[in-house]
Amino acid sequence: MFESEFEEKLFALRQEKLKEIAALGQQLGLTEAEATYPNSYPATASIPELRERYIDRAQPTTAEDFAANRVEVAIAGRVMQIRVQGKAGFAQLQQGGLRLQMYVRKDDVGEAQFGIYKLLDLGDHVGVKGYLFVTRTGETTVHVTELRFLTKALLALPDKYHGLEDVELRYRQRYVDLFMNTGQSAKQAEHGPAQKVADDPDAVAGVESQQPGESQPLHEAAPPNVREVFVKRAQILRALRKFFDERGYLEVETPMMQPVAGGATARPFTTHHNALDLDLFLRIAPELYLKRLVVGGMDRVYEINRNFRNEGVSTQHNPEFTMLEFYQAYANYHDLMDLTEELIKFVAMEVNGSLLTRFPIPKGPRSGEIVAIDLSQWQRLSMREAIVLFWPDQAGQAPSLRDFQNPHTLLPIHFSNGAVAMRQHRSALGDTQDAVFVDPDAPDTESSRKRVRLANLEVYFESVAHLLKEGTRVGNVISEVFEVLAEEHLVQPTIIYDFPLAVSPLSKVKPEEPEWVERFEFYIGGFEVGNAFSELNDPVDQRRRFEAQVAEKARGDDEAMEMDEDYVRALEYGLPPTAGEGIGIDRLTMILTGQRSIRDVILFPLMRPVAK
RNA sequence: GAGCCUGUAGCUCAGUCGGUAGAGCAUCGCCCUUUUAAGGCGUUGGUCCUGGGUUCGAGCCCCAGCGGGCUCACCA
Repeated sequence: MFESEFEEKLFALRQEKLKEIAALGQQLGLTEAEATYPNSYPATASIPELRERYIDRAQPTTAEDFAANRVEVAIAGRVMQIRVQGKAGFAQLQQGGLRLQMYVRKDDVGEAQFGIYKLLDLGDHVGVKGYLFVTRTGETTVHVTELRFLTKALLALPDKYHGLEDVELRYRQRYVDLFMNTGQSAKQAEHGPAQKVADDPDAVAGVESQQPGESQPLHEAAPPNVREVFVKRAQILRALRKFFDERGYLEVETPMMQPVAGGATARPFTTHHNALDLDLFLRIAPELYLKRLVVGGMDRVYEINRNFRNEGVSTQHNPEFTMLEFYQAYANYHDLMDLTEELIKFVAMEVNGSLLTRFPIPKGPRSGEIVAIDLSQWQRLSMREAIVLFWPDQAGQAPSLRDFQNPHTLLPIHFSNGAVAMRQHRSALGDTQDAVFVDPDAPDTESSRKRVRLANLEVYFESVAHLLKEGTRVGNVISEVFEVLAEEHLVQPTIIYDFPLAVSPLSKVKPEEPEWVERFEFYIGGFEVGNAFSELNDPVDQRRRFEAQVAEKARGDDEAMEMDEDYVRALEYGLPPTAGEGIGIDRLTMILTGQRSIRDVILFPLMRPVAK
């Protein structure tokens, strides 16, 4: 039960204090329960409300104003600081992430209540009645006329200056993190929230980077304002709903437990229904159910809820994550491109009041670098254009768009030549080793990193050339090449459109290019945030694609899709031309709140339980 | 799943060459009726992540394991 002897002793000591508080309460005519764990407190206003009305404004109410027109208040909050001064004293109460100071004098409240004040510990909850005044040092404060004890903290609060910084404890005991890291600690006020700054000197260069002078040394950085992040997360959800509600979309809820886990390629979690003796899967996407609803005549639907994928955990992946999916009948992917830009801009304005956001890039060679992202400027590139555009400088002549029309013959030439060019470039740098033997753990200097990268890319290009010539899984290879070459560059908002058919079993093909589908993903901050397409609505084609997926699965791809007979049947009744999109809400929240890890935008991220 | 980093008081952290376990805050006691990381004097608090090994002697060196962070892989 207790983590240490220290905690056990403290717990016992504070139980003793509760008894003393009960005794003092008796003098005030309170029962033991009323004195120690009362049921309520009739506050007249919250601390944030009072601060907004009298303090946090251009012209705060002055000492003279308060003296002329006494403002009586009753507030409640958690005690975060105590400064006793003999027969008087101060304390800071925190509510809603903000603090208000109270001032108690024995002369004003009497023996019993002052006794209660002296028994207060950091973390206790109290309610006070009094009037506002301004102290000598200029802090607006409640001059207490009546003090009520509300709840005792039986455990010790973390360091009042640093707050709770241990990342593991912050995630495991979010309830402590939430009241400690509200931006109110002295350290947070001095240093601002933690942001890892690029340790790579050349990574800080460039127009969009922050100026070096803005860098915060890592050891001085305070934890983020956790409360603010989650308040913003709620604002993001509200803004999304507002956006879709205003446009006639209906919010729906579809099954989280599904007999067939469809709509995406991912490994599912399995569970079991006892009464029906039925194996079920936690959904990996709501997609197939939402499109059933469009068949049912719900022309515009959206759902915001959890998806579950039994995959790895990283700074961009949590096994359960929140997804927005929406579908619009009689629209195609071009309509959704426009809608996406509008949506992201709308949400950013609602939440931040700005289309600029500072974001630490979470992965890739620029990992940790803080960039200013301009959500008003969107670039649109086809996947093929992106590969051409981000073809490495040292990899020779980039393919042309026309080369993609002959992916088995023209395209492999560029990858083979690219591998040769990179090898030459590398040996010009003095690296004569065979690429595969380049040690990835070589000293971590800029030039060694470049060589390793070049060498790995060289091997990769050779294998791509080989795969393309063979002609198997060409679509998979192309989309993978896109991710390898382009993704890390897509820091500013970018729509990547037209995907290979092979990686898009639910998308409609482009009428003039049957190997490509009407699909786009959008990228911000160097990772994918959303995925959209014109929905495949030909049931015969859909059945064929499911069968191809089933064959993939049989070949060992355990992420390939399964046949969903009922979904095909729904399509047989007729899905109108429809476009749909999914947006990762956690990732969007990361971008709009400047958080580097998905765990910093999920209240209770998955953690391995502590071993007993 | 792999690599790197990391684990010392409730919290934030020191700990030199391998030689008795340290500081600040918090706790507890005393003083202090406008303080604000309040202050002053004193006090308590340790399975140095766990288990082995080396050594006269291990917080420190070695091996194994566990937790966490980061990077990579899978993936969104």
